[in-house]
Amino acid sequence: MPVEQLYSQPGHLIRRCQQMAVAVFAEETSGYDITPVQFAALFTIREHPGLEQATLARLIAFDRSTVGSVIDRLEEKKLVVRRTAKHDRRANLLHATDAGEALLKAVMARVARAQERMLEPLSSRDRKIFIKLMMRLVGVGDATNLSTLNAAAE
Amino acid sequence: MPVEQLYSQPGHLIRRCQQMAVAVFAEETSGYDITPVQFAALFTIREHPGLEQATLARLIAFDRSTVGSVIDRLEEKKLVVRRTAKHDRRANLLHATDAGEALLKAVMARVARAQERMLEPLSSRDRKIFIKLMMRLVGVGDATNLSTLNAAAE
DNA sequence: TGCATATAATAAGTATACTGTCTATCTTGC
DNA sequence: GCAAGATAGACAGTATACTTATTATATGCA
Repeated sequence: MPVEQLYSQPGHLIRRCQQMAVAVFAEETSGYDITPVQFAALFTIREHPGLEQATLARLIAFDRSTVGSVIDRLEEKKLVVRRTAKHDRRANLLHATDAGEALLKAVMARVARAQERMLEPLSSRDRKIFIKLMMRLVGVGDATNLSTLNAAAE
Repeated sequence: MPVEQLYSQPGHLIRRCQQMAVAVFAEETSGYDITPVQFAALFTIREHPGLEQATLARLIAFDRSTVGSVIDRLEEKKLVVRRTAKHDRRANLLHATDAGEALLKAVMARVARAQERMLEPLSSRDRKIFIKLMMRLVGVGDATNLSTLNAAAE
């Protein structure tokens, strides 16, 4: 394999896309002290108040350990609170604070702009294709998978 | 934005693709104690013996800090050596050891299989499209960019 | 009931990534 | 030929990510 071909290997390109995506997100949300991962968690918690950490992990495809530390940081910033579940004293139920909701409202448009900017080099048609292909790769189009996730979130 | 829509956001999908890619790579190369990033570095060093760290970083789009610690680990495993450059005593020239070359030879086919497996859910045509779209997104198709990188590697 | 199993979190360890800072060294411009 | 600026690398700090182990708690089955 010549070295130039490294540049067209899917693994390499996916990593670079990820770098790019994080950089664009950071640019658009600069000054708000929030990362892509923290945003996804906070957003999902607001949509599902009382979510357990393990369910959150399944919903947004985080590792369970990762979720723990992400929630630590969100809690430190007073954007989220953990409350022990009455029905299961092992579980932490997650709720967004007022500050968390306010932050979400403030950054929502910027996040949307970031998502658009990530795909800016592509034509409108290619953007749709790219998204479809990624969904197929990670199995999100898979109805079984999605319904399982949603069921778990109840 | 309803929560389901999070699943079709480019940022989220790119992150999941990256998770998938790393997992597939790890599966295929299990038992060889090498990561995607370490492989890319080692491979590139063998192709460009005497490469400086900063040039390596530019070639494979690593952060300079990241390269430093990646090389630390490769050096610890005796796969690579650093030698101070005579012409510039700040620079470290990188060389693969015999063990490094042997490892590359041993894992090459497995890495290739991993790259294929990452795109397995796509048709042959869609794989090509997906790769082209990613190259456009990260600007690799951009001839200017590439020639700059190659020039820097001399 | 009672124990084996399963699950929710946490913690520790390793590996990317990026920012900023620092030192050593090099290069340029005057 | 020297001071100013640029560059190479190291280091510290923060944030994902994943693995494995541990603890606390539930659950299921005999």
